[in-house]
Amino acid sequence: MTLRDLRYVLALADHGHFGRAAEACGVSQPTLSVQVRRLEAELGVALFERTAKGVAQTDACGRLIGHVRAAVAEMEAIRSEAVSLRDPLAGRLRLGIIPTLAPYLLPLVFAPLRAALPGLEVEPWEDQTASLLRRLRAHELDAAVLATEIAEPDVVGRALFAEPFLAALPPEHRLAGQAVVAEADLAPDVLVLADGHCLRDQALEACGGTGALAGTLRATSLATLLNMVAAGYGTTLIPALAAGAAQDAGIVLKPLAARTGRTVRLVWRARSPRQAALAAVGEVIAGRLRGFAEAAAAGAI
Amino acid sequence: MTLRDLRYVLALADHGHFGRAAEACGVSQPTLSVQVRRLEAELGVALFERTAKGVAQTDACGRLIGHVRAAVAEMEAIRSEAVSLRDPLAGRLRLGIIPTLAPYLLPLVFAPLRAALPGLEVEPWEDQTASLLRRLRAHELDAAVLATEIAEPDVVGRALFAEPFLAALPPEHRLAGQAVVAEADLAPDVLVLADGHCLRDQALEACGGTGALAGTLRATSLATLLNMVAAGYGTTLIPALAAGAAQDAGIVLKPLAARTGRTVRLVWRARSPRQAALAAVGEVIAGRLRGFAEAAAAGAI
DNA sequence: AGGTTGTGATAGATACTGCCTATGATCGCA
DNA sequence: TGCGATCATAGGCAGTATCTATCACAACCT
Repeated sequence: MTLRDLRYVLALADHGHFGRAAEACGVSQPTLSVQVRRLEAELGVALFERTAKGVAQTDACGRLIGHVRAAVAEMEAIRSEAVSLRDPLAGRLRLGIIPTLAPYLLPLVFAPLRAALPGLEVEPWEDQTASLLRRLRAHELDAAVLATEIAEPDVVGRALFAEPFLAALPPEHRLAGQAVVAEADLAPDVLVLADGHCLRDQALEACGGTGALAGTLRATSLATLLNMVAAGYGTTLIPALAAGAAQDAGIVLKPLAARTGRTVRLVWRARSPRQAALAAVGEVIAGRLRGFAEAAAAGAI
Repeated sequence: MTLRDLRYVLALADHGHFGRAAEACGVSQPTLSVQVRRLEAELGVALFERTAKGVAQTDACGRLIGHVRAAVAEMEAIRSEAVSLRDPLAGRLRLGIIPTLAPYLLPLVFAPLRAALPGLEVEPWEDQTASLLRRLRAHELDAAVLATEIAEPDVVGRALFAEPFLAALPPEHRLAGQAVVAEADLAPDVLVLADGHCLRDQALEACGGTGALAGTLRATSLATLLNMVAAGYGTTLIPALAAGAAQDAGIVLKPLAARTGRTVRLVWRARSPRQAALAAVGEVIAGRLRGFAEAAAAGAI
């Protein structure tokens, strides 16, 4: 039973005439005649009564025609829905983002994404790197924005932009007067995020600290961390996109001597069928952040 | 897009594995692989993402799968409905019956029909011969029970039983004492039905009357006619099946000298696809009325 | 590391099937 | 009784669904 067969039946039921129904279906009269007869044989039920002057529906046809129409309608729906999904730059795109990036990156790129890719519904999902990768593999996400290298063969990606780190100091801190802060100088009283945040490891590595303070004070979000620094509990290293929020909290920011930073990447499954959409999204984000690294480094007081 | 294709998609979506889905569909893995890919090409949408360890649905698949399931369900419904309709002795059978027969024949045959053909819903429709034939040709009836010969090539039929006519007299009528009444003796004061009833013409023809009285007294139903006879307005000729009703009305019935009668027939369109059901219905009715003509002739006082 | 296992994709052969044109059979109508 | 209309049938052709056999790839497990 094919969509075609059902269309033939509907045409014949509507026209009551093999020739005209065939014309409406764009096939020859014998074709429609044979196919309808074949379907009747398949169903084991006579759907039409042929006479010399036309065609009449049987009672069985009357009982089945509703289902036939419904089936055809559903298949039409499949087709039209598919057409609307055909645009590779349309549809839902579930995008994971790490927590140290999401609150600062999303406001920047949301409007450009909507403008450049109006058909794409970007659905953000905020979680830590490991969780995002798990969800990505589980097909629960289409892509993720991370700040770590990914070395696994089934996940590929592209760099979006370089994000420098900045030294974040309480205003009264002993280093607050310097124009540039050496990473290692932050080590004694550096505060870091809780386990699982990639920024925690990156910060510790950059300043060579052990995160001694982190044992007692584990910030679960960058916002918390900023408030802790602002309150004078210690220093930290923040990604440049959070600069605005840090300054709002009353924190002093200084460029780092070694210009330490991280590379933000868009990653996705290597076999994802949505390459086009992913490329487009990557390009929009990268375009929006172009030149950001330099501006951020220069902009830090 | 065939039912088969959609089944493949559902199997693949449910099993998440080409091999097992193919097995479930009773085809080889390459077949399912190729066909799913072909359908994806037809729709222009990737439905599945193939990996080394299995298959994952794409977002597009998630959006379409509901319609796919609905379409398959509708086609299943067509199939199962067709199976239940397949029994030629099942379904609705719209049966026309002439008014001079219906009230007396239906009570006799309804129970036997239900017993012999439990799947058949016989739907009676009472009307005069010409109207029944019109509806029969218009496919608004499947068959009709008539008391006239039909000479048209597109309508065929079979005799069900012979129905004798009986002389119906008021008890005080001059002929009421005779054992047998000659048809012609009824002519002077014969009452007949309104135009359109076949019994009217048959009665007039049998007794050779002109229906003079009928000009002023036109009974529109046999019940009315019986009451008129019982009230002494005249005589008439009634079909034997109405004997009971006539006697209940206080009418005297006598056999006719020439044993005039009519043949009751079941007729249907020559090309009707329900030959089996019609044959069965005819057989049940004929069987129920077997020997009726003799019993009726003998039973009349 | 390197074979083993399991996955889906591909190739080539075969049989089926849907389609066309041409023609036939039947019926109604003038 | 021929004519027009209707649906059915026949034969040939092309497209396609299917099979088996095999490949390519990745994961896994010694």
